[in-house]
Amino acid sequence: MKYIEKLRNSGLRPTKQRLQICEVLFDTEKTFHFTINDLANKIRKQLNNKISLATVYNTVHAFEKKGYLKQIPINSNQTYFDTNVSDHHHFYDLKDEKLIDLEASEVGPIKILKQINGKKIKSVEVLVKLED
Amino acid sequence: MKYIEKLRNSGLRPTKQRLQICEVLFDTEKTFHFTINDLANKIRKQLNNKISLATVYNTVHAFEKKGYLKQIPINSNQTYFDTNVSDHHHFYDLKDEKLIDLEASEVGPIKILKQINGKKIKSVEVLVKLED
DNA sequence: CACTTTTTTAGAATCGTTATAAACTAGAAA
DNA sequence: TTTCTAGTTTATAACGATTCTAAAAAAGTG
Repeated sequence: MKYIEKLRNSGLRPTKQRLQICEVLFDTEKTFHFTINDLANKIRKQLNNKISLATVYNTVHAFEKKGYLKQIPINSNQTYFDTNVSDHHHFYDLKDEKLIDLEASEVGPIKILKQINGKKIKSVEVLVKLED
Repeated sequence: MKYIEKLRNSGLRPTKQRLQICEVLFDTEKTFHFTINDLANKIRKQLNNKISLATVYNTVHAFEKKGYLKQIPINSNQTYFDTNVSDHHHFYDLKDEKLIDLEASEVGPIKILKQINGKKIKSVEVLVKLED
């Protein structure tokens, strides 16, 4: 398994559940956006496997902390995650409530002209809301 | 009362509660960020007044729909609103969990170089995360 | 005042997320 | 292997923000 080492190197034990979640998250051609519920359903369907919702929460948060997933800053009742951890942005289609990636290269360079006392910029994220 | 007309013109009846909420929200020198709970507490303290939490929710949503308030897209368990409805952006201090305004003029022009089929851009919002 | 519609309200319901504590598992050491 | 320990999984309870409900109150109209 290609994920065993990756997990070990992160200080995460490669458990059956984590490896399965890795498969669903990272064994895909394209990156994608998901909520915890989306993911739990996908695992159950795709792997015909019951997995505790608590484990999905735990794992997603562990992976996020390690930088394998990103949270998408958006107002919704559910939290959205992204398997695309590269520097990029999002469209949000207000009508269909769907997210679409917007690569950093598809946005002109962003200059932040204001500084905050002892703080450093960790990330700059753009959300473009779409309407019909 | 200066807000009576404003409310009437929006098709909202100028009730005692709405006028009081207007006072707390808009009778300030500076704009500010708040959650529903922040606001409810502020009203109770500042106006020595009990007001139903449900009314605060109703009113804030009504005001948002009318464009007197903006929701701030950020991941938090609570929804943040802004009395600053001008085109602007935000810093988010990850450590202190505080929001700071970032005026549009303090960000270089943002060019969105990707188009989505039949959709129009409604807004472009930047979130700058800060760390120490 | 009489009447209709909107609004407020307390409390219940909902639902995403987190906490709990017991059972289980991985890894290491003997 | 066997034993041990810390890390993990799990079902379920708890939590908390938000929404719903339905009845009472207030606003607007004639």
